[in-house]
Amino acid sequence: MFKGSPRRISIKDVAAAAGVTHSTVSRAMRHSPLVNQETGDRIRRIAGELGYSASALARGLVTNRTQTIGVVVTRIADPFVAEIVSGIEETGHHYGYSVFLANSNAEPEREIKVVRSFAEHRVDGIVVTSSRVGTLYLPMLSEMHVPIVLINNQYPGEFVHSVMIANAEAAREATNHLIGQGHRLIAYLGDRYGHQSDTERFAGYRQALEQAGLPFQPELVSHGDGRPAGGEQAMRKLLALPEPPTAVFCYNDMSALGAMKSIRAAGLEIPVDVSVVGFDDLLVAQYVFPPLTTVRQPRHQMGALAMETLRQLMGGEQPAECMRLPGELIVRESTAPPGEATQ
Amino acid sequence: MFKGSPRRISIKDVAAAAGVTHSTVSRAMRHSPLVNQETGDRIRRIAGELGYSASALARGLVTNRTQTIGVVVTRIADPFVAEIVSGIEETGHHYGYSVFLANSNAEPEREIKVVRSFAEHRVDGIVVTSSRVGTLYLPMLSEMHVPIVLINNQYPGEFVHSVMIANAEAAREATNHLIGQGHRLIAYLGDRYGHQSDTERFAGYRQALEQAGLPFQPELVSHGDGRPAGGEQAMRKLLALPEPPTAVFCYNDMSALGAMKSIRAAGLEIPVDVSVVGFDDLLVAQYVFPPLTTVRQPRHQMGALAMETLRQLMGGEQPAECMRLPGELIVRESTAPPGEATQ
DNA sequence: GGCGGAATTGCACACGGTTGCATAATAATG
DNA sequence: CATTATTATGCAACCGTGTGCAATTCCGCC
Repeated sequence: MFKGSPRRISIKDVAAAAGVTHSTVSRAMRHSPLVNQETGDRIRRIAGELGYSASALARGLVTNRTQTIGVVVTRIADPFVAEIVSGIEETGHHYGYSVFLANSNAEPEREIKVVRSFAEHRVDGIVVTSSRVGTLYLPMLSEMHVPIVLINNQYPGEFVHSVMIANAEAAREATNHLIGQGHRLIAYLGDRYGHQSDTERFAGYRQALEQAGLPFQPELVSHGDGRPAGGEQAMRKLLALPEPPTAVFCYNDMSALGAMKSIRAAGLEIPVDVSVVGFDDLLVAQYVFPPLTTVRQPRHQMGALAMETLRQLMGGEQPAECMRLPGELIVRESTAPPGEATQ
Repeated sequence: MFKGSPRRISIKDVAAAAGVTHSTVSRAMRHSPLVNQETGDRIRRIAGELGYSASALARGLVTNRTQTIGVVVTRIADPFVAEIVSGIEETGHHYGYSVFLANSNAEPEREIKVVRSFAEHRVDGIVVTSSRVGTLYLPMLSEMHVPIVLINNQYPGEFVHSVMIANAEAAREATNHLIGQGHRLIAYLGDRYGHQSDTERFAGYRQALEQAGLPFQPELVSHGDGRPAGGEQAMRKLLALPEPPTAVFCYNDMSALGAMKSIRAAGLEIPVDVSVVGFDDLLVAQYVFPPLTTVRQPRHQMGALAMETLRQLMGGEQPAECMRLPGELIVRESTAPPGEATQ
């Protein structure tokens, strides 16, 4: 075992071993038609024997393309995000791109640090999921000259592309489902204020009420934090109303989990006393008790589409700026007409 | 909007603007003591104004270090894996490393492709989680001269470092929990054959039986596939026995979910008729009904430790080769003495 | 005033590839 | 056989940084 590794074998070593110039080796490795068939085969064989591995660094330096993209997420461990990343990675790999992954923890300054690091590594493109600080990208974006695609975070500017779920439509459908079951007191349990997807889902909820001729009651709106704890607390407030709701549409499944806990803690039964609808269709939605009615987001597909869009941008094409994917209402047993158990 | 971006501004542009050589700029940017204080400040200011971003490619080319690591996982979307990656990324970021993430889908040939790509990008180190093809790394490893750390997959060779959970001990504790509740017919619902962690957990299960003086009954062992579907099927077999078990220790939470479904489908109640123990403590374990007794794996910490170990290796240190982390038994309501409900 | 040394900065090469252009060898053509 | 077209290879410059060594300037000191 040596101190100081014996230096990687480079293109020149292969050239020397094959008795040609490194230019020829370079061409041979990329199967250029400029190099003689036999010579090429021989060079590639020798390269294989020597364990030659081309340096993406050197190549990127001259070609100005690294075959690399950066992905920024709020939390990798978030099951919602993980599936999206999976979609990105899969189609990225398909096109020959390697992906840098970085957490932002929803901290703006970390997010900027991360994007800067991506820039130094000369990524060919960037995908940002569920960013809360989209605004901060504008200056860096113009500096970087790198295509960016946002997921679930439309940036209200030009030259920024985004993939989103059709929040309003899905929320309307979910609310209609409850209305159709005969609920009249339907609550909305949202995320923190100001998030675009929360705003849109809330809008869909109101639209559904309006179309059904039901009055909108502001006291039936409560805000959590997108996680079980917040949902739990927000639900407590709703249950404390003089006239509590018989159904609640939650911003996401995580909030719904908390809501369910609160409902049960109040001695009430789901769905007999309160029906619950979530959003996302996380794995847990199928296994929670009772199984949760929710809106499925095509997360994998969203990631794939984002990567597809990015590839088009990197290839100089001009894809649509804002792409909306439909959600799908999955009816399970957490919803039923008021006063009834699921049949 | 121009065709062909106007070329990134490089170190030389900064040098020209500051009226110095690029060498001086290089030193200034790295805060070298060799450069005059004022000159350094001025250069950095100008660099900032020009939007200069150092090329990690060029730097890596000459320094032979990229401040980059590669992470290979079977499935990013696997909630178990996602949390590990989060731990890796977090401490990696702390040390200034960017991480390449890639799926292997448990396909050996894809896994090799991925590692080869990492090699071309000249990563400083590699972490592999839950690989089923660890053996294949040996040749590539020697070629690459890059430190590798395995998670949950001890490689029976030299110079390979790994971070694992103490499977046998944890399995023993879980089984003891059931024995302590008075169960005598305890089944083991495993993963596919041949996986190391399955083997170890099975060993812990047997040890516990033996220490308690209970007979080992081969018919009480059934194998799934680590996912709900497999667990469901394996549990069906166990319930079809003339003398079915009153408790089952499952390889992981996913299998346990399937097992619970089977139990309920058979018209039995958990834990009154059958107690269930899982492994992993996924989020879903808290929210499934009844809440699942399981072994918590410190996933985030495992990722962090792997990265820490990698950093030591990259720094030329010699950390321990195989590090075992203890699991923690989390008792919830899916386990109770035979015939009893949870109190 | 000459001299030694410290503090700065410049020079030039290296890293490992890609690529336009020149060149040599070979084949096709008149 | 001379000329031209074609094919295969070499030459050399370049991408953007880091760094050892030389060179310059400035001081303090004898």
